[in-house]
Amino acid sequence: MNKEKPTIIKLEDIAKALRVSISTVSRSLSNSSRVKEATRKKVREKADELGYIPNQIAKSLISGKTGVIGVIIPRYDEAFFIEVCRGIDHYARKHNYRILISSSRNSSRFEKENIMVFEKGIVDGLIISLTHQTKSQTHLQSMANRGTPLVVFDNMNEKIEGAMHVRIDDYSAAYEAVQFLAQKKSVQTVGFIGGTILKSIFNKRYEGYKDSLLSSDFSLKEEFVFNCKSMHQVHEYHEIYNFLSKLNQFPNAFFCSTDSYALLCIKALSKLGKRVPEDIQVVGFGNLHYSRLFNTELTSVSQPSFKMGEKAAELLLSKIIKGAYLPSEKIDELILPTKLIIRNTTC
Amino acid sequence: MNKEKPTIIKLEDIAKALRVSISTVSRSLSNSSRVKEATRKKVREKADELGYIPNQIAKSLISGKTGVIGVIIPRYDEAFFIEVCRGIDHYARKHNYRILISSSRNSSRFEKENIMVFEKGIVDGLIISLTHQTKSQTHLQSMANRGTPLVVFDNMNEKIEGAMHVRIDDYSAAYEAVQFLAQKKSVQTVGFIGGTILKSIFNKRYEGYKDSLLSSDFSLKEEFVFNCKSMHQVHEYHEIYNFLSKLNQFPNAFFCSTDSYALLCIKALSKLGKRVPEDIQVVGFGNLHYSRLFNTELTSVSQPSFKMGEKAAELLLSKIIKGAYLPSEKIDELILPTKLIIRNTTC
DNA sequence: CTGTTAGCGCTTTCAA
DNA sequence: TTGAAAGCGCTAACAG
Repeated sequence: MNKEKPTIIKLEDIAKALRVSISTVSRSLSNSSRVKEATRKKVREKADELGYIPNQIAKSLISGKTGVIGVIIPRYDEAFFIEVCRGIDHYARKHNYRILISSSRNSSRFEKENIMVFEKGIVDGLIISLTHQTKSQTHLQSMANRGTPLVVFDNMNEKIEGAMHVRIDDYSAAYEAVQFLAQKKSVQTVGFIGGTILKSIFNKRYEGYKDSLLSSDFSLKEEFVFNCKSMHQVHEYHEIYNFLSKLNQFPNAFFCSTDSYALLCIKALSKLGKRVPEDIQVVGFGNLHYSRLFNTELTSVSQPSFKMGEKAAELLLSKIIKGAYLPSEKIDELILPTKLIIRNTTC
Repeated sequence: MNKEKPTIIKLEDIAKALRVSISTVSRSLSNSSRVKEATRKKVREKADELGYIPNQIAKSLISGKTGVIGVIIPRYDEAFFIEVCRGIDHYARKHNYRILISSSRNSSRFEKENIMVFEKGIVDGLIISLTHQTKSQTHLQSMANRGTPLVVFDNMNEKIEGAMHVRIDDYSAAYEAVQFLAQKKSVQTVGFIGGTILKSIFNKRYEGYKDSLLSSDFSLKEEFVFNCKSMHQVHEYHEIYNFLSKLNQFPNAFFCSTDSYALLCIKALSKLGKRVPEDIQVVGFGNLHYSRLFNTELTSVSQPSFKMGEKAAELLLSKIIKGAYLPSEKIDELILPTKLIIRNTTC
């Protein structure tokens, strides 16, 4: 049979076969200077012949580096996080790094568990988006204190000393999106659909919405504001449908704090016989790719998700490799620009 | 300031502080039997006090196990793969395992690179969905020969000896979905929209479509069959729109080999003034969650993505821990059931 | 240019 | 019940 013996080849095996020392083999394989060209060649050939694969674990034990960066996101099934991961992966791979992704499932308990696993030295640094549940950040803070490279992106609560933060200006982005709506003649009222206000980014988007309305001399009507409690798409739809169906009167537009809420809102509105954008305009937040699969393409605040991942990875690797996130030690956050993309759910 | 010295505590530090040997500390911490209860307690307290965190790398070097399983998917931005990852993660976490996700970006070169990284011993096993580009599987085969636990899911080309395969019956699933359409009085012709036929699953779905048509005494019209060449959503839309706009006559229904194609198809049809399902019915494949975000909910072949991940993880961990994928050595593949979910794009 | 030796942090015999 | 020592696979300082 084809039972190759599952022997794992190590330096010693090559050394023995060639009657040279292990160090010579090691040096040859790492292209080190001080080995005779002939020996080096001989070694490499033997290594190939035997199918030698270096043991990364042993290397890591010595170097203290694993070549892996940890990523913790609140959930897998949200396109924004996946886009960020793509960005991280894209940058990391160029620098010969891998990413270890974990989901905290929106639970601070799982989040902590994941952090603890990473702390055991299997990653060289960590990129994380905090869940709304995270109250105490002491774990992350002590990680940063211990000198572990740490980048927080998207949602965060308090700042963490010694960590870097990558985010957008949620407040202003929301403010401007609502301004865009408020400036239309056809718009007198704007509603809001968001997620739990415990999550700081959602809260900021709400604040932006609110202030934008007020600055336009619109009144903020509580009955047009809704925050989903559930974290599951099917339930979210029902919550939103319920909310809308109970409205006696509709606002002229809705600003939604994610694209997903916007799509669910449109779906519910259409179920209720309202046309988008003729009767009611809708603006989302995130500009995720799936919003393009839809018949009426969504107007949305574009957030540079992929870029956010790339930047987070860049900062982290800089800290890992060069010892500093940025040349200037003063800066501890990076704010990426957003842009309102106007498509067909507004007119 | 709060500059804790970033000293990393090791067993030796605890040993010194307590004037005991390193072995005693190690034993105490691993709850080993043969340590006096008092000593054990003393050690644990000291460890806590000093903030000791075990070095997983050192442990791995000894045990030969990392507690990590590698996952390679063709792309991040396809909901199916993410669902599978969720399933893998769900099972793995219950068993104290982590997952290291990489994307092959639909390139056999990247795929090979990723495999090579994993082979260096940073994972205890590998779960992979092959890209359509993969022609030579020798790399995976030799990995399996070497005894590395390996589970292939979704797309695969030839079987790999010593690996486990988890999949659905793409042919039959497509066959039945098309039967469902063909049996309608209103349907005389069914079109097909798919991806590259180089990908075996797409090819099987196409074959199922074809045979289903033929067995219903429908003719297979080449002009109603289209395979996207691009792997990018925006381009895919244009390809599909182009294809449809050139049609002189339309089929009564389209069977699409993914949900994403189905949604793009619906979008293009609507652009062309066709109503779904009144004028043309559409069936997708995958039943992914985002298909619920849309106004007209998609009829689709439900594929147990999450379950597929769980099963893949279960088999892999069984091989890692117990030495065998399944009690019976004979079985080398697991075929999961599919189901047609009828929603509003068919009538 | 090459070999010897001492670890990396931990577990695990083998002795005491 | 504890300690000393060997060693996981590799690198790197130190000799030759």
